[in-house]
Amino acid sequence: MNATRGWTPPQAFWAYLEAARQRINERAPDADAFASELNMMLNRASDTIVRDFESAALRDYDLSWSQYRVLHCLWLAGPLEQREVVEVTGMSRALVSSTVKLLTRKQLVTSTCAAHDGRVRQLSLTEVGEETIGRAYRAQNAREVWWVDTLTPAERGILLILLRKLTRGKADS
Amino acid sequence: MNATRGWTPPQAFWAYLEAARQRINERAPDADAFASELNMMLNRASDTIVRDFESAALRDYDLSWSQYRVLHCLWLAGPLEQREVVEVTGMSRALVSSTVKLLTRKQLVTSTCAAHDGRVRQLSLTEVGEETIGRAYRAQNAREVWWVDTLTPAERGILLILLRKLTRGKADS
DNA sequence: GGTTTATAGTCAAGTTTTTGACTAATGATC
DNA sequence: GATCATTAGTCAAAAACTTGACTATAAACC
Repeated sequence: MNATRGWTPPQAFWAYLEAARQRINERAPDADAFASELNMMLNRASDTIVRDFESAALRDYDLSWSQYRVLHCLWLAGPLEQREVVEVTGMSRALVSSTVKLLTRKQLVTSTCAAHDGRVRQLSLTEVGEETIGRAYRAQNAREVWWVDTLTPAERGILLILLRKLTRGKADS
Repeated sequence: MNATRGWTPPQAFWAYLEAARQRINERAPDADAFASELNMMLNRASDTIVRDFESAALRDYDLSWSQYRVLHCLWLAGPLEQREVVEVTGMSRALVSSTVKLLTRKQLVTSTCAAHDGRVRQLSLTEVGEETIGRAYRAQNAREVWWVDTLTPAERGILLILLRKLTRGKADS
């Protein structure tokens, strides 16, 4: 169905998208078909890319997507409190908790009680953890570059701005 | 931390994104930090929105995201073969299989053997299924509209084009 | 200083999703 | 028309993730 590398959504997907727009207008004329299409496209893009990351880059390092996310933010933002990892990654408290437990067992992360507050846990990378995420990131980045290279630099910039605006616009009013 | 409706990524996330760009340049100067940022943003947007859909719209109809996707495509593209559902939704064969089993148990979908090929299963919505997805879609669409409304119509158009280009560009060469 | 409230994290149970091995029907080849 | 390869689907085990209830510490208030 598809090559080991190169990937494209099946023809059927594009045809479906096309058809959907029209069918929505018939079956739910009051709805905003365009908004639906945008969302389908957004989810599809994100899903596809993450799945590719997992199989093409992260698999070799035995990291799941959440494990990668946690390591990645510890790598880039230095030692962090666990609650900060929750905020930064957008993962749920419980998921971070269990992911950290796993990473600790794997000796990639250490978790100690914070001095200033008995509730919070301070997380850091071990040396092996540092090593691992460093190499995994490079593999991952190669994939990221591969994905993005069909867009011109200008287009990439615009895409980033629009995605930012999409999520940031939702002020809590 | 956040209101029941309105939502915004925590301050920490934006700060992190900012910091990440610089730190990547220090720690992996050969990497493309911009590609990483784009991907983080894409995943974050998609995740957040899907999570909102699940909790704000689909919960009331007792539908998981995959159940919704299957019903949705049957609704819009008429009766489909199971393998077509796989292509159209981008879900794995196994996941479609088990989701269909569930939807069948819930009496929302019927699955029969196709006449022309003993391997394939023909899926259709039951009357209740049709009813359910119709109502669920309206709830979902209201959310979709809410999300998208911070973008101008022109911006929405551009975003769609860029997302298309991002995934479609990956021809299997 | 005792009570209430909020925050950080954990845990167990359930659900969802992936993985890989399997069955069965079809198509291709000789 | 036997053999081999493909395709569609299923299944069971494992992994990933969510949910909601729970513990413990800290902060706020009186």
